[in-house]
Amino acid sequence: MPRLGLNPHRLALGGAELADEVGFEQVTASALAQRFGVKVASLYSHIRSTHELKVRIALFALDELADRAAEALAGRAGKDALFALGNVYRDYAREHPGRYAATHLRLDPQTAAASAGPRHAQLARAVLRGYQLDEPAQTHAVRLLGGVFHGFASLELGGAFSHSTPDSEQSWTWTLNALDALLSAGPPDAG
Amino acid sequence: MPRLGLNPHRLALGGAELADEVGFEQVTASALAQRFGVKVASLYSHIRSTHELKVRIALFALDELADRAAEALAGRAGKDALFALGNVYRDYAREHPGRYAATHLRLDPQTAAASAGPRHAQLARAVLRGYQLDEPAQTHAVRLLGGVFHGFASLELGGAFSHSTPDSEQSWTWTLNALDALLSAGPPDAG
DNA sequence: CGGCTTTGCCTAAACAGTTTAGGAAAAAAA
DNA sequence: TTTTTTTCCTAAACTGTTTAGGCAAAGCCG
Repeated sequence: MPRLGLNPHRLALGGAELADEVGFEQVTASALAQRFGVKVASLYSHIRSTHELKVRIALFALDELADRAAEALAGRAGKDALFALGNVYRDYAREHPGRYAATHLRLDPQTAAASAGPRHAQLARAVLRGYQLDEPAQTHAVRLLGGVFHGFASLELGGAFSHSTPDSEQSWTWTLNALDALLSAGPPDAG
Repeated sequence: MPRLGLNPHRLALGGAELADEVGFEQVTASALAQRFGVKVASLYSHIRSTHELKVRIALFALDELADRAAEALAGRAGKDALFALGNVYRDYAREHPGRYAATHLRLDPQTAAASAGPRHAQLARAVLRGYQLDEPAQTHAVRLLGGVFHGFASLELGGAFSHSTPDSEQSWTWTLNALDALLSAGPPDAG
């Protein structure tokens, strides 16, 4: 029996592909072992538990997504950057639904801090530099952006907007325009 | 052995409570049977599968949430209604994290159509009546609202905003004010 | 190359959750 | 009371997780 040379990273990669095919929830050690043509127990030489496997998939996806976002943002500012960042998230969710779902796995604080999570926040802040927002407002806006991107992608992925007009593409563009207008108009702090 | 008089609805209710205690993912037939002091196999007289159990919990939560939203919206309009609706979702997510997670279970189209889902869309439309939006824009706005509420509650629940200043309460208020300002300003259709 | 260590994958088995089949007794209907 | 239905039970098959221990391939050293 020739060896495959498995390792934690390769398992995470295979797990990510598997997640895109069958859904993140359905990623099991059994299925992954089958995918590699290996017995289940063999995986446990490389990972401690299926939970660790899922965490590794999440970290990988978070990283990949941050890379894409950073690349998309290079050389862009203002509205252009806002649209680019939004589209990176939405496109990733549609292209890699399993990995996208993985990015929402709850991580314990230390793991989260060491993940690409903070990088995502930094990227959002970079986009917001194009709009004149003072400090508390900028943090609020980071959260708003996170909420809108996550919420929209998540609902769209769940099919909440399918089979109804106008199509979600138009709602997405409308939403990005709305965010741009909102941020341009400055903080709406007055009740 | 006296009978408990279990039925699908009672199981869904118990499942909802269990979900709030241990998380929606951790709701299993075994755990629920233990909770009722009954053997696992007994549950299968009332439900076909654990998936059906989860669907029933989701439908129950969706219904309960729509009821709360409808009650909160009664006698309110405009910004007042917007804040009320947003707070219902956020409060429900914080008060009943397991049930809230259940509301995001993917339902097959027929089940979704028969659920309280459409009622939620109706409630969002009712809020938006307070703002002058023409038809395509109103649908976009329904989706934006859904995205923001869902995204914010979801991220907040995941602890994404905890342990950082300003606290998420302020970001939430800021976000609601921003949405109100945005909707009041009319459709930002021009690029 | 031949022997030593390390490592990767194996078999085997314990454990937990799901699901079905068939039985006994409580509750309801006659 | 007798009959029927319903509710819960025991038992067992099946899938996925996880650990223990073994054998052989890969890597290292003379």
